[in-house]
Amino acid sequence: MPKVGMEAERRRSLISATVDAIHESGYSDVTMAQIAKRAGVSGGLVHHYFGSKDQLLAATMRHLLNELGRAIREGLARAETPRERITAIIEGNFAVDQFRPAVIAAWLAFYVQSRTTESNKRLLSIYAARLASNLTHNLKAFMPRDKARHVAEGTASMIDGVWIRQALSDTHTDRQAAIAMVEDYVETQIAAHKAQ
Amino acid sequence: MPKVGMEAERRRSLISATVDAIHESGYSDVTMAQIAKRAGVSGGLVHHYFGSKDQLLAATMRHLLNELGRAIREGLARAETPRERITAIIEGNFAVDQFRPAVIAAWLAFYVQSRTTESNKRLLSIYAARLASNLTHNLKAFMPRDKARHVAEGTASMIDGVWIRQALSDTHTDRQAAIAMVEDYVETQIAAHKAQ
Amino acid sequence: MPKVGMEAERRRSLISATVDAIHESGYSDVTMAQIAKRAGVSGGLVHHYFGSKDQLLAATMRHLLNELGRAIREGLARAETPRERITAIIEGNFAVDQFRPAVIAAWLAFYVQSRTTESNKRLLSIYAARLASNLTHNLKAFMPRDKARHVAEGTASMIDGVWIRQALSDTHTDRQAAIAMVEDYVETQIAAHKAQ
Amino acid sequence: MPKVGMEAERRRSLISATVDAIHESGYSDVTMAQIAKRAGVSGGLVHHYFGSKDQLLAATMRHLLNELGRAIREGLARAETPRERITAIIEGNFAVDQFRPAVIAAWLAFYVQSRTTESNKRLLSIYAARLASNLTHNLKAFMPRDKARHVAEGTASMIDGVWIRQALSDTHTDRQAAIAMVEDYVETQIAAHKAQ
DNA sequence: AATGAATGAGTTTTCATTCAT
DNA sequence: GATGAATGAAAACTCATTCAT
Repeated sequence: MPKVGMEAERRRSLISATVDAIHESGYSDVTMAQIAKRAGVSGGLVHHYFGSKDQLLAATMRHLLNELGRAIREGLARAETPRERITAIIEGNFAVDQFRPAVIAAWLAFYVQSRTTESNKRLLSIYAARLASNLTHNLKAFMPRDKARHVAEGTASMIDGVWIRQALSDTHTDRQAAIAMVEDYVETQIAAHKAQ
Repeated sequence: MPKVGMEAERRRSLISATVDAIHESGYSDVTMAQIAKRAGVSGGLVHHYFGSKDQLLAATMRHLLNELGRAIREGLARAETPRERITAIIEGNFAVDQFRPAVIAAWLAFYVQSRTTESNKRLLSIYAARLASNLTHNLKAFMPRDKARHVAEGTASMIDGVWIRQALSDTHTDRQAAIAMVEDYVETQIAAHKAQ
Repeated sequence: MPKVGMEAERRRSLISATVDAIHESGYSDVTMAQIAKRAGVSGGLVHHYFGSKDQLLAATMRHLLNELGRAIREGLARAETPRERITAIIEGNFAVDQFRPAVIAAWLAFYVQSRTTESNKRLLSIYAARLASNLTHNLKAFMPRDKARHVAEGTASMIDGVWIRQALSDTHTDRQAAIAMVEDYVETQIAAHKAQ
Repeated sequence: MPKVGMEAERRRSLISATVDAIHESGYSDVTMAQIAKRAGVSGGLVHHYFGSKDQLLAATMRHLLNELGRAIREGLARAETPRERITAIIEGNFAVDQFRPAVIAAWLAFYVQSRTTESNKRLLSIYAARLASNLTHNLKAFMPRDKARHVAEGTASMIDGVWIRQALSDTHTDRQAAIAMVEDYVETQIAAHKAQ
């Protein structure tokens, strides 16, 4: 009797190996052989589970998106006020698991890759729309709809900017500083509106 | 007819073809044949002028960096106050030539690629350091050194964030909105400090 | 419940799956996995019963030859005159079981494959020799030995030709028309000889 | 300046190598490497000229069909009576170039392969329809339309049957015997009709 | 006996690079 | 300088076969 659940475990470990391989070599230089070796399996097995390189990469991206969505949802579940919800969204974007160098690197690679890959693009735009709507909704507690929409866009830009700079930085990633940077943006915008 | 300048022209047109090819297919799918075809020359000629694909890509990235540097320098030359210089730096980052979709896409590709390519990384970090130092220096006219450094980092993050989002957006690029977003960040930060 | 006969049944069902798989995908595209799936068993089992793909294919071809031989022998057993025996041979070649599209397709595939596979070739040439000798012997009742040998060769050619055309035709296979075509050839040849 | 006309020559030599390789190893065992070696070029070049293995095989089949069509057309051009035209069609099917062992083997392989390959099937059915119509038309000079159609089908079957048997025979191919066999069929049928 | 996970050898395919013309 | 034919190394992919369970 073959090991039940082996498939899920293998898929997980191959996706993890893919993330690490992208971190090490960059998206455009990753090979199936490299991923297989990292996962400690034969090259053939990767095809057995994912069918093709493209499908493995797509599955990896979906996995990263799901993890990110989960992190944000968990934070939101604990938040009670709009302000707390904004913080939850920001912190969710820099959740511990998401903010490991390898994950950041892979994220960024997929993010950029999605420009030319239709299916990736679709996945990302769903996530982006949800983020924008979520932020806008909670910012409306502090400012009019138009301004809220604008600040939401600024917050999303800041998150992406902090992220990309972390991906490229040599220094150890710093969650707290990343979160503080975005929070500062939001806080200042809210304060600026109150002051008017 | 003298052939002087022919070489420079060929190199320029090949670099331009490279930028367009990256825009169309993404960094990891670009081939030499594609670039040659786009430039209307034979595959062999690309090697004749650049030696290798890596060198062509490196030259393309250097070109983009130079253009960006030039745009910023030109703006700075016309600016007279610290506040104007900050605006010049921001606007330089979204100069017309820089903000065509193909250039944005290529920029982003190199930006991300630089994570795993040492020579690219070096080029970028020089530029990044100059940007940070420039912004910090001018922000010190409005706030203490530590705060200025922090806001400079925020400004750079915001620039990167706006940029990456433009690269992925379907909508026509909008220089003015991009500039306004970053200017708003800076303005709000300066105002927030004044208010304290 | 005794498992006696289980093995024979499994082998039969795997051979049948092989015939169908060849019909569907063509000889050169058939895979073990496909055959196993069709037979509703695991890939490993096919090897357990047949040892290798080559052996499975060889067994399938032997099976087809045996069935054909049996069909002809049964017809011959009921025939009483030379003319009836000729008809029995022809009809045996288009016996109901032999003339299903999948069987025709598999037959043809093996037939052609035998050109480069020594073991297949041997099997076929035994059958071909028996067919030629059988036809010749019975035709000698109507014409001299040399002429009979010649007509036997023509009959065999006509049988093969009708068969290959059925394999490629889209239309539903038509036993009666196939038989009539070959019978007509034989009849006309016999008549032509008588007329001389 | 590169050699003009090199491409046509290369394509011809690769198609010829493909025919020979199929003859040697059989359709299902032919590899690109084998073909390339036979043609004395690198494996990459085959892809350069044909794009893929499938396309090379398709081009080879088209070539064989064209050659056959040309042989028949040339014969028909010299024929003056219906009877001569029938002979021309038959002889064209066994023209010298067509009747080399390697060509016969490749023909047969494609013929059978076409059962599962839609594009091949289309090519063949066009040829088959033209053959049937051509034969029927000329046979009508000797018998009523229905009978002519029937004898045309028999002639085509006989041609195919003789061909497949030649492909599998060890003995040196014998054009004259092949032609005589089909001619005999036609002649006997015409005579049989007259006698009625 | 039976499974199907896993392997690895073999094949197609891609593409940067070279080179004769 | 310029071409594009040709190469060959590296990559993806396929699949018969093995083997632990």
